[in-house]
Amino acid sequence: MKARTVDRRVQRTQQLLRSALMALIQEKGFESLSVQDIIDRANIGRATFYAHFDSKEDLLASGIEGLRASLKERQRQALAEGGRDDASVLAFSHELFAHAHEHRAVFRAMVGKRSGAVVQQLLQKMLVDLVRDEVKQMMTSSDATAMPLEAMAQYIGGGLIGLLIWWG
Amino acid sequence: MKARTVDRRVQRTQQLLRSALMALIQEKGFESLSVQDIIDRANIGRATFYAHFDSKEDLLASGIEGLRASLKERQRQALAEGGRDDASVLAFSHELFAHAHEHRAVFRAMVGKRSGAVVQQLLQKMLVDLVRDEVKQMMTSSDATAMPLEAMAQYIGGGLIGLLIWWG
DNA sequence: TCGTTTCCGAACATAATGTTCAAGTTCTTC
DNA sequence: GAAGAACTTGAACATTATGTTCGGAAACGA
Repeated sequence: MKARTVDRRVQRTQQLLRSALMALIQEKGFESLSVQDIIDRANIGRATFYAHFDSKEDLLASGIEGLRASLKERQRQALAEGGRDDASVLAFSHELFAHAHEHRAVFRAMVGKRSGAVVQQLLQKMLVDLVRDEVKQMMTSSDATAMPLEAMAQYIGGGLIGLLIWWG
Repeated sequence: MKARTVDRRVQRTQQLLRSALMALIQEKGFESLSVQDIIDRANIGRATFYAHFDSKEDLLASGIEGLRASLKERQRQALAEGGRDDASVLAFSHELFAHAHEHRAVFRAMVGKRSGAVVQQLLQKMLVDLVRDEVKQMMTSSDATAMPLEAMAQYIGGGLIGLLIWWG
């Protein structure tokens, strides 16, 4: 927490860019999309774009950050309640699927056949991080298995993202 | 099976392009690589490249096809032997990991941090197809579960690719 | 109101894309 | 080994995106 107040212009600019990105993703997918398209749609100067983001990937990541924070919070709650019943294992995944369903128009366009490579990678990294944290906490509390924590996180994270994309 | 003999020039051209691609991937990754780089390295005319492939992704896919055929054959063998012991379940995965290890220099460059999004997607699709075929055969032979075949294939395929990339 | 931050927009150099075509060459096959 | 088919070449071309620069204008916070 460093900047208490963010300049209103900065907020507007970034919000316009994110909105434009989402709209354009639905229209033509992510890969076949240029920075030029985004700034045209957002009606933002070229120089301004590069003052805020390095690339369209960077802009996309900033958009996904909101989702990540939300899932992380959900996970924190479930783990805090201490329950180890089925409902609290990977509790964030419920919200994840719900979120994908709610925004399924843009979600499908994002990870759809042609365009989704970069998006998928971003999402997968996010999920693996979440799973790792969770598995770590579950294991230290009692279990001891031969399987490396990281391998488990990678496998489960990869499986989740595969499932999500197929299902979405 | 249609063309028994492929023109020697075609073979040479495609081989040169594939070799150039592999070499360049190791040097600068896949994404930050242009068709221009490839044809310069391969010393092949620009028009010739586009006569064979639509894009660098297309060229890459043609390279991966060899691996796919090999894994498929391995799977066919294991299933034909009819055994349902541990060693024959997902038998192709052993070869998959071996292959990744053998060519780990190029493999790492392919799926490494920055560059691997497109490659990952291609590999994952290939794996899911393999897993689906196998699960289908295993299920019809006796089991009946509530879980949809496709969901299983997607989950396992995604998990495998996650594991592979982390491990490789 | 005043000083600071941000935005603009236009210009610029560089580079890649994908297509076309006539001319040359290498293959295959008979 | 000759004829004809198939392939490769190089150059040109129009189009488009990239990322950076700058001074001046505008919006902001306090």
